[in-house]
Amino acid sequence: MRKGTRNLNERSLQLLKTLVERYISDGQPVGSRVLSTDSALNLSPATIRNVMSDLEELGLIHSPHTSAGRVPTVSGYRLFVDSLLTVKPLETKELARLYEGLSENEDTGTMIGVASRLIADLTQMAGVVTLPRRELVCLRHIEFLPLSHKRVLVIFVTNEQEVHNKVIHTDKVFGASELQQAGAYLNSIYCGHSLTAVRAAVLKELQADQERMNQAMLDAIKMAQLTFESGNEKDDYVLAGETNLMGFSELSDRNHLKKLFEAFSQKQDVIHLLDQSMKAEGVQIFIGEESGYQAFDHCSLVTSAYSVNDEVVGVLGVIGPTRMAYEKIIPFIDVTAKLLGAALNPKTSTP
Amino acid sequence: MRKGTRNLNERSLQLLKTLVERYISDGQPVGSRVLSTDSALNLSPATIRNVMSDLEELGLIHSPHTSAGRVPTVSGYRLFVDSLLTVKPLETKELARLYEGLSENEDTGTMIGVASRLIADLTQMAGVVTLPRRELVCLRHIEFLPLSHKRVLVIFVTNEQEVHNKVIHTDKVFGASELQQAGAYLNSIYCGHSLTAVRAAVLKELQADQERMNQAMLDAIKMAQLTFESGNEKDDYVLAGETNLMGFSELSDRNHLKKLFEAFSQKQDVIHLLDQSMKAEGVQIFIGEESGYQAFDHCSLVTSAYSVNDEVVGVLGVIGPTRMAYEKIIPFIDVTAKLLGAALNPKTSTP
DNA sequence: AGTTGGCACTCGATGTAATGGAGTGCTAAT
DNA sequence: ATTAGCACTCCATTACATCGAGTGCCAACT
Repeated sequence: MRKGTRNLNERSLQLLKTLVERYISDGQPVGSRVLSTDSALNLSPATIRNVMSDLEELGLIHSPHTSAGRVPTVSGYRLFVDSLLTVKPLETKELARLYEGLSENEDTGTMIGVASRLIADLTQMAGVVTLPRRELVCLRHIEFLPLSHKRVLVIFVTNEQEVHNKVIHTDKVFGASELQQAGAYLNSIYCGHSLTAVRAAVLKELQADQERMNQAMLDAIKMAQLTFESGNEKDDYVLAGETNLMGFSELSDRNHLKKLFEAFSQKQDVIHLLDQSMKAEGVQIFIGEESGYQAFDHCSLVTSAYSVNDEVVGVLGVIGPTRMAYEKIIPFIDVTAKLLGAALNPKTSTP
Repeated sequence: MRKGTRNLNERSLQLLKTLVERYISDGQPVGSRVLSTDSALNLSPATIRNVMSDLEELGLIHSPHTSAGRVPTVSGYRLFVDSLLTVKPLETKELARLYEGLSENEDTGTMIGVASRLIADLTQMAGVVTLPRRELVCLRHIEFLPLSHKRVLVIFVTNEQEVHNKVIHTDKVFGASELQQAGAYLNSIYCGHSLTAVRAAVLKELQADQERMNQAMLDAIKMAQLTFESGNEKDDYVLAGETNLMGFSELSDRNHLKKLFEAFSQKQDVIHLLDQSMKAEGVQIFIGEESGYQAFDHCSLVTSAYSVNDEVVGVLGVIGPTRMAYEKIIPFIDVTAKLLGAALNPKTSTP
């Protein structure tokens, strides 16, 4: 209780900061001696031991065993990244690589791949980028082909050249020529509109008085509805550099590593996590168990949403050990997200 | 030299066989004592030691250190799988799972996924299946859309519902309607033919007297040629259960594991290796360094080509530690390949 | 009251034997 | 050709001593 009164004054925070910094750079539990010389404050190891004892009581640091130094806990890291950390500007070399790689010229898919690769290479950890949400792409061409059993294959092209396809189930059997007409009709009225707009328009048509439409038009609209109904956008992401994670000693436990890679291949958990950070502005950080997924217990995830035309369309991030250089990673992810957003901006991408 | 005369008689082979079997099941170097009791031959450990000494001289087995038992070398495994091994019939439970999973009803892509998943789950190792060669799929629909800069987006559908797309570069600029006509023309003459046939026909047309064709037809043919020219079939494969490999103690070395997973994500080496085994009939086995790729030094690969309509179209296989139960894996892969081939057979897949 | 030096104590890490056992190679006997 | 016997090697395990880093606490100092 005595100690409670002096919890977390300026000095303790300063010491926590140097401790975390030191641990991040060395990977070794840090003791009172090094902290004494490392921190600018001129304090004896004994004093520092008192402070550390307080910090430990608060759950910010913790000792692996009696005669070892201290290591930050998750809360310690959290406090560090939230209020202590001083971000370092991006190195010009890294910035150059990012610019070079993300100067827009390829199609969306490749850009996403390039981005995750760049993140992985420059951070030496795993890079992840979600595919952009489909809502804000615009319809360029749509077409239907008959399959057996009242099923229809829909092929549609968005933006410049991204081809998607889907099988829909219709109430009746259509012939090839009927389907072709339907496609032509839809193309004539919806081409150039965003998928969100198309979806809205289709719904409106269906609810409106259908008297003025002939059967063929109605059929076409119905098929469009089936095609663009929500729920078909399987969120997905591109991962790169997973193998970089195998080098880290903190992930040396075979079981942890296995869990992590299983999560990667099942994708589900990762998608959930990324989805969460899509809602927030700016850089988001999940440290260790904070993510809520066992697989990421010993990992941290630094993410940022990226936007095209001021609208958030996806997330990118880096996955690495809890002990990572946040002060460099945070600005890095921030910049990468902005550059990717810019690169994907359709205004400038059509030469 | 004395010993040279009795190299590899029936008895030595028998002993090598039991040694390999024992090592595969236990994972421990096997000594003369256990071999004496394990083998049906009634021989004293001393005799067995003599034989083992011979086998070691021949490079078939080897001792990790003086006072340990023997372990098969790559050549030892090779001899074992080539001439000693007695295959075990598939367990009915496994067979049932395979039948259940591979009763054809889905599209090719999913079937491939199911197959690799089944291999991984049933063997507890990594399953790999190449996508079927495009040659023997048949063309169902083709269509062209204009892009900027003399580029054209080709969309074509094969078999029932597999959609592919490609960007080709043309000599001149085409309008949307010209392209539509070209598509219609090609559809009318090539629909229902295999891609190989289409390619051949297109080439023939180009070489033949072109007088009887009008310009539009010629343009269409040229575009078809660009679309189907060889070299565009990016071979690819589907991998499942990589994480199973992290459990094996023989792959415990972090570096080996990293190399292996890097090979998986770069795909190139794996594709090469699988391509090789596509040429051979029946089950193929690469043991340890035999593959020639460092990443697979401590792994074995058991593969079999799979065929549709008696034509080889792809390969599937399992990747695991050198010490795997070949006598079970070999028939397993054999059967799986046959079932997958049958499942993909288009004759039976159109209800 | 906060700070500090001193000191006993804990505990991992490292090093050194000692011991036991599994397995071999060799030799001589069968 | 086979085998029993035996000396030998080498790994694995255990026990034990030592070292040093780091702590916690107390008494002294400012």
